[in-house]
Amino acid sequence: SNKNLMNEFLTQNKLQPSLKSKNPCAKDNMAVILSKVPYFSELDTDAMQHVTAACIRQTYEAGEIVFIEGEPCIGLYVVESGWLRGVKISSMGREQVIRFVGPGDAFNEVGVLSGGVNVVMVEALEPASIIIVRREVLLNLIDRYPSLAKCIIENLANRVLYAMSLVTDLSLHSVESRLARFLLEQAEEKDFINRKSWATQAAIAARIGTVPVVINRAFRAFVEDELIELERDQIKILNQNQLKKIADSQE
Amino acid sequence: SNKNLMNEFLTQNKLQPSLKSKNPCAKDNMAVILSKVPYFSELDTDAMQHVTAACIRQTYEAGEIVFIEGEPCIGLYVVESGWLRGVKISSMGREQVIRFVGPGDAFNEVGVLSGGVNVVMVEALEPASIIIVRREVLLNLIDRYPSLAKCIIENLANRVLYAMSLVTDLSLHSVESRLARFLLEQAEEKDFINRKSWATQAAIAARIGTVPVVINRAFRAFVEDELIELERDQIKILNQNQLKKIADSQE
DNA sequence: TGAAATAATAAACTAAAGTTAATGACATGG
DNA sequence: CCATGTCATTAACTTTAGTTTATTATTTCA
Repeated sequence: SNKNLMNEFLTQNKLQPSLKSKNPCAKDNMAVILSKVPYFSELDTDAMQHVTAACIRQTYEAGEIVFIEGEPCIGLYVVESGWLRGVKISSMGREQVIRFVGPGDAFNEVGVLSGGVNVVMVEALEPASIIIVRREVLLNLIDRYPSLAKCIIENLANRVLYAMSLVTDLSLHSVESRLARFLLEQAEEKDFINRKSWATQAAIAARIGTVPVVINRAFRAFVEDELIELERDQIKILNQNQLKKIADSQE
Repeated sequence: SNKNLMNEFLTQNKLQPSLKSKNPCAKDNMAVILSKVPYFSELDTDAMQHVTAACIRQTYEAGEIVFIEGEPCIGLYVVESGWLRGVKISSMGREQVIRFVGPGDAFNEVGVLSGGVNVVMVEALEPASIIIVRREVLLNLIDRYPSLAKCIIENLANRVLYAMSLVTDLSLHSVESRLARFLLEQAEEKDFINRKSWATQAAIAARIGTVPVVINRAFRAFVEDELIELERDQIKILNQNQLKKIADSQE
């Protein structure tokens, strides 16, 4: 499904709290985490041991850079705990967030599978722990496990789809429309969205492809029209229908 | 390489003229064309025969629609002759061209490999002939040929890369900057670009993510500043350095 | 708890992009 | 070869987005 590609960055963690607990260096713990990633879920025990043996675990503080764009890429990253963002930065310093990733998500597939170079900058948004599956190990696995190859193909196809949705969003829709779509996507049919502490208006602006003041204007307009209720840790959707109208009928 | 993903729509055909010649229904002719596509280039003769046996050839006039977005997707398309465009259309009628495809290019991989639904609308820009490799046939091939799977993985990864470059283009750069990048990309280090007859300013605007009048303004500004020379069938690059500056230092 | 830092809001302004409409140039086919 | 349609160009204008700066909440943590 396409759903796990969406930015569920405002929602709760997807892994049990127990996973981000004590003894962070145990290899068997790694196996538990990796097995929740679709790519590795069907590997046999032997293969999994081979993989975890070569894995690296690393932790980051909020604001720390995991890697920068253009660097040779070490491998595939799997989030154990915490949230991070993949971002492109222009020469003028403006940011476009490509994707937020959280517990259970994998990232940097594209770097590993295309030129071997990181294609975005990744930054921790809160204290985070990640596991790195080395490039050679992954490429080797792909050769030996056709089911893994199929899984990666499906995943990459969905990634193209997601990137294309970003393209049309940016090209074909106004800021208000983009924000409406974003909110509806986050809400997933629920009538509220839980906001992480780092999910500030500035963070949302970088994802939407604009700047904080502008996103604030759009938020205020929605509040004014009683489409949403805006709070620090939650956004309530008051009028889903009207939001949907704005989402796809505007510009 | 990433190069074959770029929109070489302004350049000459990549196949020999002989390929788009007489006897358009011969299956062996199909094999010749398919074997030029990276996906199928390493298939053995048996497999190739199996593939071509199930292939469909279709021709279109300029302006004809090959398929529309959201329809169930029949298969992978390979261009035999002519140029086409893949485009997203908003509810307000505005267009964003995702990609131009020409002889030797394959398209609709994403439709085939994700949900089985076409993800863009494809329209012929000139009389065109295409070959369809049915979805089931392709999926079957992937199972049986790991090298094909690897090839598809690499290709999809590059597609994500390309889509991401569209995202950053749209989000991080002004229209002038985008046009400059586009021209440099098309020129490929040469100092001129050949324009196909359908490569109008309107066509370029839809690719750049804006409207004809705006692209015209940008073109005029470049001509004014003697960065380019603009003609119906060719664009000369007069000042590559300045264009490069505009391409990445703006907004 | 209260000072400093971060985030949100507001207003006034600038700049970029999009719209409309009119005109000029070119190309194509009867 | 002229008439028609498409494409390119221009100008005047509107709208949207972005900038700057200031003020007001909110957090954070010393």
